Amino acid sequence: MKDVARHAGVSPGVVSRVLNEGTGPVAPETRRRVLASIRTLRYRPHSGARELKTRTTNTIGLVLADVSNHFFAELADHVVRAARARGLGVLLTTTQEDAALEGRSLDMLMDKRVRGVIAAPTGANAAAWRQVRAMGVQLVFVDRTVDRVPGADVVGVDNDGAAFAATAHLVAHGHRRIALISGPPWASTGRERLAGYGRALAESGADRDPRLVCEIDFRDAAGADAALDGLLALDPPATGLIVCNTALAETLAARVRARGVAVPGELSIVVFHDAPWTALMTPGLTVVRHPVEALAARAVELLSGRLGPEAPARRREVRLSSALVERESVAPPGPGRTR
Amino acid sequence: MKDVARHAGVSPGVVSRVLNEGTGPVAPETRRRVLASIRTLRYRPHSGARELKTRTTNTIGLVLADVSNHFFAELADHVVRAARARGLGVLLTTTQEDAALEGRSLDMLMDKRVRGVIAAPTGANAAAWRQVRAMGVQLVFVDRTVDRVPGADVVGVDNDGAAFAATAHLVAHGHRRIALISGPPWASTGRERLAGYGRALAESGADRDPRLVCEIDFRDAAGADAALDGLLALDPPATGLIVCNTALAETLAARVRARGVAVPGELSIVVFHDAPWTALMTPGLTVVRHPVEALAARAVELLSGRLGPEAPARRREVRLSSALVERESVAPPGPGRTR
DNA sequence: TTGTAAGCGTTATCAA
DNA sequence: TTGATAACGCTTACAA
Repeated sequence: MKDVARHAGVSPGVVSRVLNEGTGPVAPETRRRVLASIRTLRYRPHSGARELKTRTTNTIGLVLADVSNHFFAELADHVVRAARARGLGVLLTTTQEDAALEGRSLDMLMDKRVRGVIAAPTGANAAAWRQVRAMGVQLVFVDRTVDRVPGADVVGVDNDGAAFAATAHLVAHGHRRIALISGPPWASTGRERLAGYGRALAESGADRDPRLVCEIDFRDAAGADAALDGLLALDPPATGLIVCNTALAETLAARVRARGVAVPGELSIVVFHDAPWTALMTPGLTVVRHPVEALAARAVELLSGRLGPEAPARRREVRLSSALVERESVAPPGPGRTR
Repeated sequence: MKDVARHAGVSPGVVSRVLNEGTGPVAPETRRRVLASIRTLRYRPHSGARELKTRTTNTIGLVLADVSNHFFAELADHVVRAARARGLGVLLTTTQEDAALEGRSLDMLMDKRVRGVIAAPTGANAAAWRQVRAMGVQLVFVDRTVDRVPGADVVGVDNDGAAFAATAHLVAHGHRRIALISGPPWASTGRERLAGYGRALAESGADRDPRLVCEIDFRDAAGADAALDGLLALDPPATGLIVCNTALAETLAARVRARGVAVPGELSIVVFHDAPWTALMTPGLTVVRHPVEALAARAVELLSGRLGPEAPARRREVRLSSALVERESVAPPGPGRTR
């Protein structure tokens, strides 16, 4: 910046003023000269220094479990785009669903003084999240939520409603033994979906057999296999299955295929999250489609709303609704497997 | 930091020294006191200020086309993990295969003074990349490459070899009319794969019909549809298809399915990149499996090697090899479609 | 072993 | 309309 000033024959202060328009007066002719010098010297302002001085950043943190999961990948993609549209950079972190790793990610983000963070939290770190808030960093949870974090906005889907709809859909096709493979109980989404499922069961009078619901850790592929085996071995077996655990959906689909389970003849399936592969399978999988782009857009919007001068005082919670997309994996229960 | 110093009854310099071990002497007892104060005041160093002073960062940029593409998503996931293991933060940017957007991403990364960047470049921005190098920012291209950027390392796969193997595989099953749907010519991967394909054709004496190769933009779904239609309408039609354009592979698979093309009866298929869905289709798709995790690991490793004091002088290029994973989508050509 | 002070590249205040 | 100058929060000689 000093070089530019010298080259243009002005003081650094003036350069700063042409860089940040409206921050002070500068003669048109001077501005032109400065701009020219900037160009010829290929000067680029040092945002770190600027941030030190202004005590603020234009970077946000994005904390996700695992970007190779299509749901999070798509979310990340849209968050990055929406952020860029607002001039915000995105520092990406992954937690692998591990609370300790999540904590270290947060430390890094705090050290870098990000302006805010968008996160799909593991759920096991309420204190750390409160600490984030206490440091004055804005926070919006996306998809998942964690209780007791004052001032954190939430944008998620209507999990209860979606699970209700999926269950009701199966009921409408005549299923009575509907299984649910969900995430672990410390994920808010799992709890909410379980609730919607239970509600639908109660209203319809379908079987409420605790053995029909499996709460599986997001990364526990072996657990998913075992759960599926268990469900099929039940007497009477499950004829419908709702897969809420998006991280394990592919594993489960592969397992169903490998076991030679007829879909939907023997088992009707509804999967949460409309990943591209669900339509490619034979039969195409009926899914609950989440509005991923809207989720990302709202999250960035809420966050960036808190970054400005008049930040909303209250905590906001937005719930977007998901849609059931019918394909070919749901049909009335068949006579069951013969063997 | 001043608060901590006061609280511990020392000067700021001492606090700094306990923070950065080995940077200067500090009595054990003093260190203990300082550490205690840090803890009780919940002090976290301001990495921006540190970076301003030390004129260096522990952040790298990651520039990808599109994180919702599984290949890039997986790459991003592993890059983030590998970087974190080395204490590096990752600023994620997407280009949507748009050179202008890529340029603006680079500007942002330069302004933030990232230490280095890992990128799968669009290929249309050689000057911008040279500029990055000129600013002293370390650069490693991953997957794709761009020519004439001095000092940029490259870690990619052996595209030529992989395409050769895929083509030879089809030839070995008796195919003579093997089509290739590739990315646009300005992507290095497309050019290399095309070369391997051509080589295999030449060696085997299979048809070298220019109408059999389609270069499609990564985001041009309509173009992919049209290309597929064209290939099938040829006389004689293509009986084998290699999909190199990973971004369009899902679209193509959906289209093949929708058209009711029998696989492998009517058309044998090999797809580049072993995305999870390829195994879930019926029939399972034969794929070229790229070593994505190794790609990411090597990229971070090369980059971080350049960050230290003894940076290698020469440009390094590492080529990892891909493996052909046989599933059920390749068989000898059938009698062709009857209609 | 510790403290002091200069300076990293900006912005902001205040005089000229 | 412009120029000095003092921070911002840290590191690092160098002096004590």
